[in-house]
Amino acid sequence: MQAKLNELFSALSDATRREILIMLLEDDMAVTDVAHPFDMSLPAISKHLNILSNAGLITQERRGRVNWCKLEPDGLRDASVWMLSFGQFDIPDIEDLERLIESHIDLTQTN
Amino acid sequence: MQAKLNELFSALSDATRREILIMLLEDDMAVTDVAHPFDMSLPAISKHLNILSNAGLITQERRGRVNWCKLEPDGLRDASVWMLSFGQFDIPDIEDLERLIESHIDLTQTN
DNA sequence: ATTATATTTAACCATATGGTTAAATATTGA
DNA sequence: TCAATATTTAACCATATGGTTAAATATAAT
Repeated sequence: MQAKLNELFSALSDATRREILIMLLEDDMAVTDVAHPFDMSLPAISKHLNILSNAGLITQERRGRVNWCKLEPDGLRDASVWMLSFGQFDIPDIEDLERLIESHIDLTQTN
Repeated sequence: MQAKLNELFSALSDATRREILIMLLEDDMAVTDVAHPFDMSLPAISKHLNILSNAGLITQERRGRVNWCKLEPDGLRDASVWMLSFGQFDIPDIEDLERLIESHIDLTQTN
């Protein structure tokens, strides 16, 4: 349990990995295409994808020479439950949420 | 924004720090008392508390020689909003939540 | 068969992280 | 004033993390 949460939060603690998750909200992607917007080598992205896989946040399915990456939104569940169990922070402002979702859309459009 | 989220998720990615947060759900605590249940030196705990402070998850207020640590539950808000903005994972099972809250109680009772 | 494409693996590097012990700094109590 | 208490700072260490380039592997296309 603790080890799982360590992996989850740790995976989420890197901005590149969070961006990858947001990109995968749109659609499944090949590794090369995931790498495209980043100023970083392919092996670096490959490592990030491994970390996301191990954390259960994505799955990868090889078809031919292409490894398709797919978001696994349920992977966020444990971390989400852990945070909710604090139950003391103010309910997130609905406008914050909307603003953030907007910003996700902006991101995927400008890249 | 990204830097803030990095700090937040990174702070949450360590089991010791998560336990500290849970302990502080009960009540404010002095650094020495926070350290007590852990098999770890005081300076190590002091560092963890600094990381939690910088992430905005706790605040510390010095009164005399005692530094009181206080949970800052709103500190979880940004991370929570980020996760909610995915909006695709199943709603956390209410029983999961209850089980986890139970386990928090167990933790604070057995230490 | 050969070449091009997609991806991973290996070896390496710099910096970050999480711990330690010893010493320094307040503050409180005798 | 002197000793005890609470905490931090400093210096250090081992391992983890996030990146690199070069080489290896597997599949697809010519």
